[in-house]
Amino acid sequence: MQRTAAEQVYCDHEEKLARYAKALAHPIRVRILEFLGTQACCFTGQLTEEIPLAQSTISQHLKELKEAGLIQGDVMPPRVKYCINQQAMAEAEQMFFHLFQRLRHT
Amino acid sequence: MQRTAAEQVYCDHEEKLARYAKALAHPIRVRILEFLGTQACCFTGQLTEEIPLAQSTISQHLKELKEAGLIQGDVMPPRVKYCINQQAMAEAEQMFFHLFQRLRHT
DNA sequence: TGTATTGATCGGTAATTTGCGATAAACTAT
DNA sequence: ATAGTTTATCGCAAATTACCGATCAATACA
Repeated sequence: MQRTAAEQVYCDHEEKLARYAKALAHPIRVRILEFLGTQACCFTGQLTEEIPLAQSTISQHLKELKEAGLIQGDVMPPRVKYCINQQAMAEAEQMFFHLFQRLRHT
Repeated sequence: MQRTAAEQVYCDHEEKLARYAKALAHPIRVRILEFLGTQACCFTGQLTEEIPLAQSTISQHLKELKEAGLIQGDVMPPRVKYCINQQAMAEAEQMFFHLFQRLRHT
């Protein structure tokens, strides 16, 4: 992306939906979410056991999900408890649902 | 991604969902789909009028969507008519829906 | 005060993505 | 054959993403 000025190319909802989609656009992040779906919450350590990638890599993907708003992390030293952000997730679901709805049948 | 061998890290459905999500992970592609949703079908040229980006850029995003399976292009020389691939779209919707369902409430 | 634990962050490399202009390809029409 | 139309593809630069090992920060505990 090398667009500098105005930046008025897309609608808010297009940017927002794309943002959520991007958060889901890697299998490891899908898996993290699914794991959270079975656990209510989890610590980073559980994920590093579940997923055969470096701890730093997993931490980075958690950051991605957090920055997209889909999860939140509560610091419980020395650990961090991650949970799904139900509100953001509901919003994402709504947005996806509406998109698909508009695309159906045409 | 610099993983070379076995590649048995993720489940098929995780990869597939991530693949669909990636296709939706850019506002221009969301917009293209939305436009298709109002038009049933369209030619590339209509999109280059709708969207203030270079023709080559739009063509590339169409390719992205096509490679993800979400749209298909029928060549009608010298133009190409793009339509939503309803079957793939339905599959994507299903997968997203199930994911969100599993994440709800926890 | 030291030691252990947990997880974020840094620094680096490789790969991928995004954007553009220019050009090629596939036709139609003249 | 030539010219025009439409769209894909190429080649490039810049930005971003993905991954890792190493290190730092925060806290608990001995």
